[in-house]
Amino acid sequence: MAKDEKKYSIPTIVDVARESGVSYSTVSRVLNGYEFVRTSTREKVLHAAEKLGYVPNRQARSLAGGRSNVIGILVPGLDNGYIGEIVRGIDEDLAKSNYDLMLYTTHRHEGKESRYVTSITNGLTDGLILVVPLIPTAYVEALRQRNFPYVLIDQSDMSDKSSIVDATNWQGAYDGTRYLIQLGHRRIGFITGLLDLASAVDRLEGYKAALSDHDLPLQPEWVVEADFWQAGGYQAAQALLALPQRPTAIFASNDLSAFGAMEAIRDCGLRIPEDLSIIGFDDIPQAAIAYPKLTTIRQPLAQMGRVAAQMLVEHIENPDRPARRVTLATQVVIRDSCQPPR
Amino acid sequence: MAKDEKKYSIPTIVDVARESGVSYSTVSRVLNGYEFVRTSTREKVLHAAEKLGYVPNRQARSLAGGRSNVIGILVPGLDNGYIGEIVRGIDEDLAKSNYDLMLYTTHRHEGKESRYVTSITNGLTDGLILVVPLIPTAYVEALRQRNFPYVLIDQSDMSDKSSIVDATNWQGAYDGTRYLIQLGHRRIGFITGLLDLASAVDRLEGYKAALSDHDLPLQPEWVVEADFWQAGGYQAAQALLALPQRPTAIFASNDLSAFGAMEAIRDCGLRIPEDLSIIGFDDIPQAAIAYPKLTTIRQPLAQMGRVAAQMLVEHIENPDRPARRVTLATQVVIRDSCQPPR
DNA sequence: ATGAAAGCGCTAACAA
DNA sequence: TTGTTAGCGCTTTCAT
Repeated sequence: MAKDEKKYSIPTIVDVARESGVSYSTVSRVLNGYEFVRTSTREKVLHAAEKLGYVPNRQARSLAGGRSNVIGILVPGLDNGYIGEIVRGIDEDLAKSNYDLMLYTTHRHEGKESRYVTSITNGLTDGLILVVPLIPTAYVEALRQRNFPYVLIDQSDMSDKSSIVDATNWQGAYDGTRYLIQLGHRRIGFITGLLDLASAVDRLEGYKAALSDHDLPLQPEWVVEADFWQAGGYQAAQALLALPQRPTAIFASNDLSAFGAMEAIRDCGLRIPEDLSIIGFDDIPQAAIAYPKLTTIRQPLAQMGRVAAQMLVEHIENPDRPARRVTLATQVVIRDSCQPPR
Repeated sequence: MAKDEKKYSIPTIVDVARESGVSYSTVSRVLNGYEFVRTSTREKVLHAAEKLGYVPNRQARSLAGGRSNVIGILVPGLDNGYIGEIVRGIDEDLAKSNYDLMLYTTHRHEGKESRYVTSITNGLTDGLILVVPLIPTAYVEALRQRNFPYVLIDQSDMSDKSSIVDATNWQGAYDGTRYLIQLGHRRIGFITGLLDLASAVDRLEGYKAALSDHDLPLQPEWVVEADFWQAGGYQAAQALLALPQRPTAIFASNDLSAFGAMEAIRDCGLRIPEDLSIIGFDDIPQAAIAYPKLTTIRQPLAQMGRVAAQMLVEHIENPDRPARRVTLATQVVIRDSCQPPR
């Protein structure tokens, strides 16, 4: 179908060449910003292109060895608020550099991600941003060997062979815990994230370090393992609330599980923050909408996306630049869900 | 760069042909499911492809006149919860049909969307889903003329030349208003959406009709114009609350503005739902997280996405199928933000 | 049932 | 500074 219509309507580089009376490689040069073109020629070509409404054909361009001007982003799914913000940041930055965005979700291809990634990086995209939480060693390795530009978001891979953007997870948890301690809390429960993820572990460690630095004992039963999801937060909070020595504050490893915890707290007939303080992590948009507004540790998600996009474009345009890691600062955002214990 | 690496590592159809000892057009046939290929040949080829880890090159395929197996989705931005759900639905459905998803945001290309759309539909994608709220007449017309497959989401274009997926906006608003009336409310404020949008107008009309059907007067000052955003909802609610005859319930045209209104209500020292009931529209994920949980009119957003994806694939695979409109039912979701007036 | 060859729109040597 | 030409990987006639 599309094939036929193309002929009718969409002008190619050849049409532009004919219109402007030069060879079509000259048109290509002009369009690619090649330096040594006579100004008058350039103008003729540009004018003709404008007149004809020429738009480049990305696949032809990329097939011929040029850039596709598409970057891919591989995410687990869109259903957690967290990713949405990152994608937004990426898109914002890419708009400036005139790259298009191809969105891939991994949940569609359980098991054969590796082949999937090959397909993506096989000319369709110039670079790839991976927001997959688990370290995807297999294909990251493949990408590196092929020297295909990519950036990881929120990964702990310390090999410094990959470019990575992340946030200060440890410090954020430390700061949040300290904030609760300074409010006067002594019994602080902690709901972990999925401990397969480095970010979850780092947050837990930050919490522990803060307790220890303030000479508070670490009660093992105050740490309940969960999975970063709302339902998990609900259950974890229930466990915490059932404790004989109930915590006066709960630190949830992300906002989503904090919401679950808030629900559990209310279902117990307790008020937030009067009876129990709660703090989250991430600062997804919902955090400011929830009631009470959630005090949380802000990860600059959109900015992480923006930085990742910038780094990726750098890599694409300068393949030899070495990998680097950028760690953005988290920040305690004080809202209404915490107060001193009674 | 990518160019060089390709040679090293990524097998093409030619490699598969060599490996299996047939011509590469035969390989192409097998890969495209062409019927008349000897079974033994097919197996040889498939086996070789598998062994080599062959993945098709989408641009080459599409350049040569085949399908790209990519569908594009054009959205205003990712920052409203609403779109995210739709995209999720689309992605879910597309996973089944093995199409990839290209995400385009319009805010990047103010003014020259038309050319942008040309670029997208110029072979890069096999079809396009448009979630742009304002009717994009210019390029929709262009798409139709080129017979390029597309589906609109949430558009009112009644020409029945375009395939459209939407929801029962009028009915939803009617039902919601009736629900409030049945709770006993007589003074019901209404916060509109951006009235340039048909969905906003439909919702307003549904509200009016419900009042009228129940012999309630329509007080002009109870209808405050807003824009579907949280800040707008806040202001609109303020206006409503300042009225001498304050409404006992507020219908917000979408959840986001309902959240804004809730904030304003609380800032006035009023409680929800004890002092004032509020109902939203959309049922974005935040609605169930907010406190009190928001009673709202559910639009099946993810399902709208799924249906749109299905329709689009149908159109791609059968270009002659006539356009059609699918309107999905809305539904009152009763949570905790409404109660009878005191 | 299979092979040979043309060509999709473009970039990038190589000439001129 | 510009034109000529050879592919990029694939689909699709047209032969065989």
